[in-house]
Amino acid sequence: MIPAAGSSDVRVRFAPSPTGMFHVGGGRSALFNWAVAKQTGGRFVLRIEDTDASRNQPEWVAGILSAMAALGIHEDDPTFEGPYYQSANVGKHREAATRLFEAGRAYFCDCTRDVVAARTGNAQTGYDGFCRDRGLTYEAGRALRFRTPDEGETPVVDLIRGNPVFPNGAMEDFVVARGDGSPVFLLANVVDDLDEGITHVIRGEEHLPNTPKQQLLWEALGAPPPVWAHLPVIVNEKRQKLSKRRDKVALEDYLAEGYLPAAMVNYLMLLGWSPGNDEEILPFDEMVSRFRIEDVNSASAFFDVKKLTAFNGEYIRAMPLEAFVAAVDPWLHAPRAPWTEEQFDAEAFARVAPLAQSRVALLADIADNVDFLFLDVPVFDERSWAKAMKEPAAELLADARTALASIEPWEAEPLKDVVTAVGEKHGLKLGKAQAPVRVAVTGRTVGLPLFESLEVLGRARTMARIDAAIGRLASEATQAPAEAPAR
RNA sequence: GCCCCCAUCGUCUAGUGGCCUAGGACGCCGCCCUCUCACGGCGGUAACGCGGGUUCAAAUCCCGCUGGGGGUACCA
Repeated sequence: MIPAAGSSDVRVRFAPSPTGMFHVGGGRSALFNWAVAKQTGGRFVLRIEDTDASRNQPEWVAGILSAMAALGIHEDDPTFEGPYYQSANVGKHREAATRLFEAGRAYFCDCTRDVVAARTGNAQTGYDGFCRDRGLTYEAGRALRFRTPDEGETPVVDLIRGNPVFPNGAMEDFVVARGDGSPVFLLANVVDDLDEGITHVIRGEEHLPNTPKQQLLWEALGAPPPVWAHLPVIVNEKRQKLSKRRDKVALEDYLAEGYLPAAMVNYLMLLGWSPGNDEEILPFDEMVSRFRIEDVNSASAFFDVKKLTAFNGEYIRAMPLEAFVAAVDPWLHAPRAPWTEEQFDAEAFARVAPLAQSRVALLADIADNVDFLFLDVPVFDERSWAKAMKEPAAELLADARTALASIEPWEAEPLKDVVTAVGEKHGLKLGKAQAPVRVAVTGRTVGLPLFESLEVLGRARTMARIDAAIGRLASEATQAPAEAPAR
């Protein structure tokens, strides 16, 4: 079991291999390990498993580090240790392989996959132990295989799965070092965990089948195995393990779209675990103190972007205004914003920001809410146009135009009164009457409160847009008779 | 094929033998608020996969079935 807070002998680790973007599943594993390390006063070790040179790219390491930092797992935190690089440890791995061989726990084998399949007549049975007693010594091309017990079973202590037992008979003599002498994951991983004094291995469920093999390795190497905890897999809508190939899994991508790290952390923590008390939105520190690895669910969990987005909205709304403005800033400029730097008006945005805050669930949503303020011509949503510019729209806009021309002061309240009055003249309530004006000015039927928007936009631009809409309506009327369907 | 894991609303989950006519959240649907849309408020929809046990009592324990999933490499 995991010792209570205060003891510092707990050492957990997160051991990603730099083969691509940082995966949300990896994020959750890292977070759970981090939570355990934090709450026990133990250590969180980061180990980069970079031994597969053909698939590893050094640039991915930087990505892992920055994504983890975004989640709050910082290298400079005293709980953090590393990163260590597995590749730097190959000497120890080879040494362990040699020890295994010398102790008679492993033997060399020159059988290729095809040879084994031909001999057993079945490609699915795995290795048959042919070289077990051939007494082969090392030679290039000969792999080193671990001699697994023929009988009995290997029980594993797993905090989440209740201790599964694996029959040894079903375990083949697996390879621990390749024909070129290089160690394989199963061995390297164990040697490093042992070397780094890892006490609890908290990792994805996909590693569960490796566990009996690794535990055998721990024992063969003369060390008591760690306590294991296998987290449920995170699945897609089809209930398959999230994969880089078919699913959107890169943490960086979510962050780039405007998911807040805090919301992501909160959501990820809830995948397989619950703080109880019918609570969900909690600061990370609070979750850490309540977290119990033993309480983690064992059923797979669906990565529900809708719920993530809802959480994100909650976090956005909970921000102080200044924080919101700062968070949204990258979406207000150059590569992300649809307007130019010259068109952007920080002061205008600041006036409207409080109105936008409750309307964005994703930071990237901000542009659609405020683009009318900066673009010379609003982005017209044609469905909105068709919907709002019916019946008395032309006359209503004309009347509004006249009234607006002389209104003083140019502020939300008087603006609202004017449109209300114009609407009444046409027998329309404000809800209906504001629609043509809204579409004429913002291009859309939905958006920020209209009159505040007009106030910020200013008289000149408002009038110009209403004129433009009147003009368009007029030309449409001549081209298409009023009887024609509006779409 | 073989090994292993899993199984409460559509989804994430609470629930550890009686407090469950199963709670919360997301989603969805209404209503209220309201210049639109959001926000907020209120209400609703919806689940213990099936079959056997054990027990006075089972969502909770056991067995089987069914259904999902993971693994099965000289990848990690």
